[in-house]
Amino acid sequence: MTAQELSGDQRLPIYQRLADVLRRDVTEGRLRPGDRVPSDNELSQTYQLAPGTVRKALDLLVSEELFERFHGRGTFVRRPSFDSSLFRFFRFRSSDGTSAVPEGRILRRVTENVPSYIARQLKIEEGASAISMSRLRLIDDVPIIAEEIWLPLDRFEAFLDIPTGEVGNLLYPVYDEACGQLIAKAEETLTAEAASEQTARLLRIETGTPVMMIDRLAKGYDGTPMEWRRSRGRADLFHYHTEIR
Amino acid sequence: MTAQELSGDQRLPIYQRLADVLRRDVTEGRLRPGDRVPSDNELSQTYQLAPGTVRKALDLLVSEELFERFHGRGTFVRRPSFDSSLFRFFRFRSSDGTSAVPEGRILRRVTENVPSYIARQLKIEEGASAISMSRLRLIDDVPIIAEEIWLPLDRFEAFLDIPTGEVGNLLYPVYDEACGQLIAKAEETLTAEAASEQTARLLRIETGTPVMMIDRLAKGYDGTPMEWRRSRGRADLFHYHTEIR
DNA sequence: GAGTGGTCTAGACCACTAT
DNA sequence: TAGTGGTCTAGACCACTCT
Repeated sequence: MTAQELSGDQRLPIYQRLADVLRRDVTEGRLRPGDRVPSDNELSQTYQLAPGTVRKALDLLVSEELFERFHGRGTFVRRPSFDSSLFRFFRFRSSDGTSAVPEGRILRRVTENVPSYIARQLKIEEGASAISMSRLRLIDDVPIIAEEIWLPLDRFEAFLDIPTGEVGNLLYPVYDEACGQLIAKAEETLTAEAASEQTARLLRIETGTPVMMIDRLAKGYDGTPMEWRRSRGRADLFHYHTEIR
Repeated sequence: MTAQELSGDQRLPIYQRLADVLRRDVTEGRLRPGDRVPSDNELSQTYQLAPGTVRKALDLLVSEELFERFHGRGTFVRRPSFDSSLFRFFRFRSSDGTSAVPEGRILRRVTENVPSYIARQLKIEEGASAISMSRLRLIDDVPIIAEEIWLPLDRFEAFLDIPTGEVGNLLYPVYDEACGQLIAKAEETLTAEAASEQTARLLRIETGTPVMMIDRLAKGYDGTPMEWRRSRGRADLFHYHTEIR
């Protein structure tokens, strides 16, 4: 590569502008998860920057958990492998003691008019048509979590062509392969409530016992809302741990 | 200050060792919350280091949220002002719309033999004597959270001399003033359960309705466990928000 | 051995804050 | 105006990985 100009607002620090360029390379698909990022040397040559400045930009992106660096190997776009993150909250152990991805069973998948609350979250038109799913997650055939999922129809139409029986235990890889939609991050909100009749039936617990409710809005690299999900799980299996300072 | 040697394992990077020295200055009380840390220049002179190395150590401590830096003013030891953090989880609004510190009422304060589970957490002897408190937190006279608190007797004996009526709405400043004990960080574990009779009475809700239970182990700068606390709050007021990547 | 990132130096210049 | 941190340069040397 030959020397290039750094785009963006010239008043911003150089390392910020370089980070912006690289961030955009990811959000716009020129760099994909797992890809190697040009080395410090290459970057300092193409943009005619001191190595320290390049390093500062990369350190920033590492701290954002967008990149990871490996001494002697290179810098790479981090794979967002956070499907386990919800389940980190639950004590998920198979009977053999190993922790595993719970089984996912799609119980229902239809296109429906999206409720206005969810439309607002997904930033689609109120009353527009969207994909609606019910899904049950089990370990050793014991139901742990019941999920309601909504997907915007325009991005995920191709998902409907895949028979529900052939969808594996993880949805996000399927979103990528079938629809070219990458999930990069998410926001979750956590509450507890008393189990409704329907939830109780699905989770095989008594109506009225406490369940944890986790709402997740999953987004792409550029922050576009992609999937809305409400998960309800047995509170007695739930424990969320956090450090505060 | 004159030139000094950096202590610690000589195989560690210099910036790590400098950070260790400064961290210890905080944990051992030579630098207290709000104090100004020596400037980059001073540090690079006293330890005979390049400014970039000093900066790297300080950046590290900033990223740990131990220090904060202000352009043109200096570097300071961060005040751990996280008493609000538990309550960040709850939708705490006064009737006038402003968010405020909830009122804290100590209902009971005695010395008792500490249960073994809590003794293990606080790293004190099983069956040793400790301070045990019940406390209620209210907003506009509405009870929101019921707390059980345990304190090691050796560190907090002086706390018993303060009449419960004179303890304000925040405990940690009192721990500091009365006992010289600074709380710097904490770990919390979050679960939901059905309200017991006693909890229901305190929170003025129905027995069996879901409550959030938050266990907190508060620690000093050096990680010494200081206070164990179990808080139970109305689940309908509770919502915890988090970002995942 | 070639290439990568990690540490460290020794400055320059700038922007912000206090007085 | 003096002192602070923020940015940036232009290297050197080292430790690690791959082949």
